[in-house]
Amino acid sequence: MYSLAEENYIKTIFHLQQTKKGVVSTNAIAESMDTKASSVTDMVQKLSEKKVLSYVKYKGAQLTEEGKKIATRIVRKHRLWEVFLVDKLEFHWDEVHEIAEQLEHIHSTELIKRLDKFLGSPAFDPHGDPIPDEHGNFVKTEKKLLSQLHKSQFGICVGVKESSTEYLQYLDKKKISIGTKINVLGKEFFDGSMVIEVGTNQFFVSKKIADNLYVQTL
Amino acid sequence: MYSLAEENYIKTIFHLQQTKKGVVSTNAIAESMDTKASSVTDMVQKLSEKKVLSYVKYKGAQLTEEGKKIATRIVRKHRLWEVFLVDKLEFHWDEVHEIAEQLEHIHSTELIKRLDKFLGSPAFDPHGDPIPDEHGNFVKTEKKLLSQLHKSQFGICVGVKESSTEYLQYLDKKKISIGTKINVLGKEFFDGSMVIEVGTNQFFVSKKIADNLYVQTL
DNA sequence: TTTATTTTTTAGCCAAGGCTAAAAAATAAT
DNA sequence: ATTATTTTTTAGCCTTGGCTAAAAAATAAA
Ligand SMILES: [Mn+2]
Ligand SMILES: [Mn+2]
Ligand SMILES: [Mn+2]
Ligand SMILES: [Mn+2]
Repeated sequence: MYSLAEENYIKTIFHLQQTKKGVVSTNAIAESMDTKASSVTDMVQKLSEKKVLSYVKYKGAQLTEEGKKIATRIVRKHRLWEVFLVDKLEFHWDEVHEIAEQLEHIHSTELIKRLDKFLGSPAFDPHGDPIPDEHGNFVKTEKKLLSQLHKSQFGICVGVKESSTEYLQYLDKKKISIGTKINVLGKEFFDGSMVIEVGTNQFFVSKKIADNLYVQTL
Repeated sequence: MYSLAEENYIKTIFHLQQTKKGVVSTNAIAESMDTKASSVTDMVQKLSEKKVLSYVKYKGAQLTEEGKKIATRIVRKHRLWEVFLVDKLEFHWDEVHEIAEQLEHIHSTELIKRLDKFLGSPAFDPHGDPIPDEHGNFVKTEKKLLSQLHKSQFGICVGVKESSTEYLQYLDKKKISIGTKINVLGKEFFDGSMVIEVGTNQFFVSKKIADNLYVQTL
């Protein structure tokens, strides 16, 4: 059984090594967790002792297979609880992350098994992120960022990269959610900004906006 | 915001002062929480500082109004989650307590508000214990112990005093659950044992069994 | 009303998980 | 190839929430 602190480190390192490809630096972990590098060093050494990750001084950390398994279980719990909060308790997608951060640490495999069944074994969470199955397998989807589309292409919104309250509320205001069709009417090469069409609405989006929305083109 | 440890102390003291009427001793808390009296002294002094309880050295502790409010909120959460686990996830009533012990510490008033609504604002948990409303009011029910009934009286099972797995599983085996009608066919004055009828079944119950089952007589 | 027993508190120690400041290693710049 | 800068680790300290052993207070017995 891992402590709350340990679980949070494992989860953070898991997410970091997805993007940062491979080894994760002490500083990256510290920044991501809003803590100090010295604290990270301590914990990473401890988790290395426990064979949850491999760690080379001054080089960085990398989860072992065991570590990835633990991380995946936490991610599964987090996302299932988010589905519960949105589908059953009618929370809005920008309100659920903080609560799921707490719920993901509830220990009970039976609970998750039953929750999953109760929710109809969803494959994606409310933000379009895949929910690993009980064996830890993620579905592989090819999706691209809205910013990668060209003029006159269109895509279906399938997820968000950033899921801050501010960003999600912006999307709401613009009536964009999972499943929404988006037409690219124009694209400015200078700054990457776009003019898009959502339903009957046409409006301008900055590159920052377009860089955080995943779409599926068919 | 109170820590996990603080919340558990507050909850325990709340339950103890229900029965023990008033002030709760250091030793009683220690025994109930399976910890040492010296640890209790420390925590009780700290909670006294925080005005959660009043505490007189060598006399004992007693929750303040604020303390009772905190405790009530935790009890409400615990029991609502138990209803969720049984009604929605189809857990059995003897399996939910441990999980609810964890879930009761999730912090979010909005979550509880919505969970309560989702469950249809239940008044009782799966063990027949009343769920305080959002203002902390418990419904007052007059119930008595099965052991207090006389020969040829009958009662409807409305709850259990003990809710250990062993006891709940015994009740299951005997097909007794909330709402079950129980006829007292005979009562032995020497040891308080009874012969009761449940459905078409007639069997013997010890005083210990009868002492832990709440019934309503009309 | 002393004496014995039980209950409670105090004193001192420990592990987990933080922090700051200083040292050391790695990397970048001259 | 040095020197400067950045990154990372180490050393030492703090708080929380435990523990044991000894002291003190309250209660029960004689
Ligand atoms: Mn989330
Ligand atoms: Mn999510
Ligand atoms: Mn319970
Ligand atoms: Mn209960």
